[in-house]
This record gives sequence, C-alpha cells and structure tokens, in this order.
Amino acid sequence: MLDIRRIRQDPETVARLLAKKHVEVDLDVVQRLDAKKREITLHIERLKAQRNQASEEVSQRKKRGEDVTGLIAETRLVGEKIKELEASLEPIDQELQDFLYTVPNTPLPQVPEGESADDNQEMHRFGEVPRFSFPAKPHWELGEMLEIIDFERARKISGSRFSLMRGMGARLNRALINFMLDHARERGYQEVAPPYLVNEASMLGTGQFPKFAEDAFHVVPHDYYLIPTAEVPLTNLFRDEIITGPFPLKFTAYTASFRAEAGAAGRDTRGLIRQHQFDKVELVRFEEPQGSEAAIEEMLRDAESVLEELELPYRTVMLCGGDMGFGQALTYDIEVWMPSYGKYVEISSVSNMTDFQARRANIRYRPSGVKKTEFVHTLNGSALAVGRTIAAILENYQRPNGHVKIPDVLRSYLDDKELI
RNA sequence: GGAGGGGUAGCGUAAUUGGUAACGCAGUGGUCUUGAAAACCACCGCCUUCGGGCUUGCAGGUUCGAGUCCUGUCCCCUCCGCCA
Repeated sequence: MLDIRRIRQDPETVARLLAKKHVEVDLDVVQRLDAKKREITLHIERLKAQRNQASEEVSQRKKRGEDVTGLIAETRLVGEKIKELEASLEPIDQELQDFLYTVPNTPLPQVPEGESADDNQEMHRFGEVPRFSFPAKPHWELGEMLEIIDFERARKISGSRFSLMRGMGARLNRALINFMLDHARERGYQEVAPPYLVNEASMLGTGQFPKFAEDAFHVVPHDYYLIPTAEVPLTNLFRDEIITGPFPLKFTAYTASFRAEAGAAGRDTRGLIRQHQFDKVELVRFEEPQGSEAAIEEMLRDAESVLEELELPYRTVMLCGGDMGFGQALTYDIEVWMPSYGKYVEISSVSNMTDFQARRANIRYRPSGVKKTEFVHTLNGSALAVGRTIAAILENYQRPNGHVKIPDVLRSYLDDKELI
C-alpha cells in the first residue's frame, strides 16, 4: 500500500512512477475520497469532543444532585449527529481503502523502462552453457526413464500440473532442501517451519489479495488459503507488531507452495517447471529503510551462490517496469540454463518490497533516538525453487546413457553417490 | 466437535449501582556518583491538522456516558470426545 500522504502531496510523481510499471491509476478518485474523508472525520471529532465534555458534565452535576435531563436530551442529539456522519463516512472510507489496496508499489529509480521480459536488463552470467555430444533429453524424459519422477500417477492421484518423485528423485528433492536450508542458515537466516494454510489478513498483508485472489487455492469450509510462497507466513510473522530489531532480521523456510496458475493454461505443461504444488526454500528480511537497497544485493548473492555451488549456469536480470510484480519496488530474477528450453528459465526472484507490505501488514519499528514509529522495509527471494532446480540438474548433468551425475556439493547428502 | 473458565500497556495485577482505564515490575531519559548500584524526578499504548480523537482480543448494539450490560465472532486455558 502506498502512503496516502504521498498521493496527496505529489500525485504527478506517483502517477509517473506507476506509468513505468505500465499501470494507470486514477489518482483523482483517491484524492477526492481522501479529502471527503478528512472533512467528515474532522467534523466527527469535533462533535465527539463536544459529547465527551457534555458527558463529563453530566457526571459532575449528577454527583452534586442537580437535574441533568435537559443536558442529556441535548447531548443525545449530538450523538445522533455523530452516528449520521459516521454512516456517511463508512462507504467513503471503504471505497478509499479498497482502492488503495489495488494500487501497486512504485518502482525504484534504477528500474529500467520496458513493458515485457524482453526489456529486462541482464546484469551478469555465470558458468558455461553445456554442449552435448549426444541428443540431450528434457528432464521429464530423464525423470521417467530413471523412474524418479512419475507424472502419470500424479495425474491419476490429483490431476494435471502435479508430479511425484520416488526413490532417488525424492531423496534428491530432500537433499536439495537440506542443502539450501543449511546454506541460508550459514548466511545468518533463522530457519522457520511455518503454517501452509493462512488466513485472509495474511494474504492481504503481503499483497496477494485482493487483486490476485484467483491465483490462490481456497480451503472453503474453513476459509483458509494455501500459501503460494513462504513469503506469506514469513513476512506476516510481525504483522501488527512494532519490532525492536536488531536489524536485519533474516528468516528462511522450506515449504511447499501452491498456485492455481490461472491464466497459464497451455504454458509449460510438461515437466516440473509449472506445477500447482512445488517445494521452495525462501528468504525473507526485515530492514530499516536505509538498509534495504544494500540488503537486496546481499540477498541476490545469497541466492546466486546456491546455483554457483551446484555449478549450474545462470544469468541474472533486473526486471523492467512492465515485467515487475504488484508489490515490488525492485526485482532481480535469476534464470538457470534449461537445455530443453534452449534458454534461461526463472529459478529465483529476489525483490525489495520497500514499505509496501509493511504498510498493509502494519509492521513497524522505532528508529533509534526517535519516538515515532516507522514502517520497516521487507525483502524476499527464493533460494531456490526446488522443482526447477531438479529439472536443471537432470538436464545439465545428464550423461549419454541417460544417467545423471550428482553435483559435488550434494554428495554428502546422498551417501556420497555419484550418479543417478 | 461438546462443556466450563478467561482475554485490560512488554510482564503481573486493579477499577463501587455503568461515571470516562489505575498500580507494580521491566524499559528510556535525567539528578546524584570516580564509575556502578541504590535513591529521587520525568517519560513509559496509537493517531493528530496540536483543537483533539482513539485504545480493555475483534465487530456491532443499548446509553448522555460501556473494561463493566446485550449480540455475534476470534484466540487462549481446563475437562470430555475424536485424531497423526
């Protein structure tokens, strides 16, 4: 959520920044509602002051045994007027609130102009793209041949866009989770095992709601939502709290993630790339505002180094305005080389949300030496998406006979085995 | 799921027939001190257009006025049932 005062004071700048995200927002509506709200609120508060004073007087005069029927009747009218005004304020406030919840975050100045992924700015590359002297296979074929991934049975058990892993596949999955969690812990992130089902307030706090409700799985009779990412429970750790630091506060969690993938019909239908359920190790940080720009660089390195240790080729891009998400102020995508796609595929997204989520979720801190509270900055990033990492390992490490070499760094998690 | 009890500042506790949220501890600043402790003083929920407004889990209702009365709801505890 944007600071209403920013819109009030400088709507042109806000509109220009949102235009960079290729979003058009009618800020006149916001300003009109805001002005109306403030006018009515002022009026209500004056009447309340009057009523509070009158009530106090009733109390005093009653103690002295005086007659107060006239004063009470008079004050009743003030109360009725307050009720009237509050009734008129309610729909205005609701409309303003609803509107503000749908306005995206503004991008930081360094975000490149552009409207699609084609306009993203490449930052750097790592590793050599493998060249195979034999016909390389896509990971879904390798996975089925090696009997470590079973798409058909997952379809029977659940439906399309589900998969299951067996034997060395399941072990590789678990090895990656452990490796990634250990890696994050070594870098100072506290491990968390959060709930997978969250309430509506949590989804609103991180920005999934109200705009992207159709992407979430809703557990209807109980009114819970399956988390689309561990970012949701982790960022909501401190919802409605004033945190005392010391900053940065860094957390990591392995969770399954659930996405309806509405609007992705027909895309990435084969393999592990786009599933309704996938495993992911997530990083979340809470920072003082002045620390968030350095923090995202550090966090990017935290994620990139996972791929470097796995010796998987990747490139890092800074997303252009038009390709960025709703709540992000700055986003780096890390894309791993996927031979079956013949291109780099997103495996991690690292973002600075600035104070956007903190305002929605009301997460504040007290800057040292200052009495007033301020909103923290939140950041999040995947380190990494496990299914896509498995796909990348299978494809990049495949041998002519269909077997797959296990990356060195995972061997200790897999009884020192060398091959799958 | 059922029955009972409870939710007041970080923690622990108050508040007359409904009368406008109090106290202790902890914390912060200061005085004193070589320094510290102790003692003493002040501050010690949120917002504010600085007039004031809001705040007893949350949302409503009754009332001039609600921690207190009423309705709904969430959470916690105890017991029972069920359950990995």
